[in-house]
Amino acid sequence: MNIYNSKEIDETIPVDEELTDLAEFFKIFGDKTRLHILFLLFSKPETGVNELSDVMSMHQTAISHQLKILRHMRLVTYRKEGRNVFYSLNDQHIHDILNIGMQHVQEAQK
Amino acid sequence: MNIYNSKEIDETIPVDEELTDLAEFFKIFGDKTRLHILFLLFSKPETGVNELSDVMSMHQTAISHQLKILRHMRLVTYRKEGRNVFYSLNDQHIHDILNIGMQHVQEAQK
DNA sequence: TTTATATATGAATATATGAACATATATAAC
DNA sequence: GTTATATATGTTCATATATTCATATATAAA
Repeated sequence: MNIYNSKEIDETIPVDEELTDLAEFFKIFGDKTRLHILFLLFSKPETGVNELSDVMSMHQTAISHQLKILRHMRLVTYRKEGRNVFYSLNDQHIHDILNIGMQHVQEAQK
Repeated sequence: MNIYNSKEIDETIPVDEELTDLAEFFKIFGDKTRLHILFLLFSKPETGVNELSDVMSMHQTAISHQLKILRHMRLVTYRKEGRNVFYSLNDQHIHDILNIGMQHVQEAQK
């Protein structure tokens, strides 16, 4: 146990490849558009691309590009129905991560 | 309670400014160098700049630039002693966030 | 089977970002 | 005071990234 009372990280420094993967993972959350999509899928799973772009007031292509990234990082899944594609979240960790981030940001404003 | 059994996020979509702040916050973790520094400060608080750059095999200036960012985002603190500057972590959330990220990355490799 | 709609993709462009180099500053050693 | 050491900062350059525009694809409607 280290001073932070943790079992997971302890004194272990991730190796180079792990650091790279970790950075890639966090990078996804470092963009407003992607965060917005994730929050929207939280409150309403199975949301279509057009609805996302409507709510976010952004071009459909911009949304599709970001969804592609979220898909490749396996943070969302989709279901095709005719010409519609419905997206949903695909990772339990997202929830925890967004919560901690929100807590941090909210505390920072005090 | 939403389907993810959460009290914190629920159906609430952060407003534009919150999304911006949140993205800024996560962006910090989206870089290998900064992650490495954070992990090193985890395992050894009160680490000097030279030691960091030695261990990481990177130019001291590159480390200083990243430390500046970490300082401004209040993720690290420092203590000056003569011409040495010792850095430490400054946020409990970092620990949780890094842990969740590591879990995600490790699971992704299976 | 032509037209409309939903979504995806490729290319171009603008902006952001990280590292290197040069240099500044501050303190310690001589 | 001069030199050496530790750290910080400004600038430049290469690269990464997000958005837009144009277009492709696939399915539904007419």
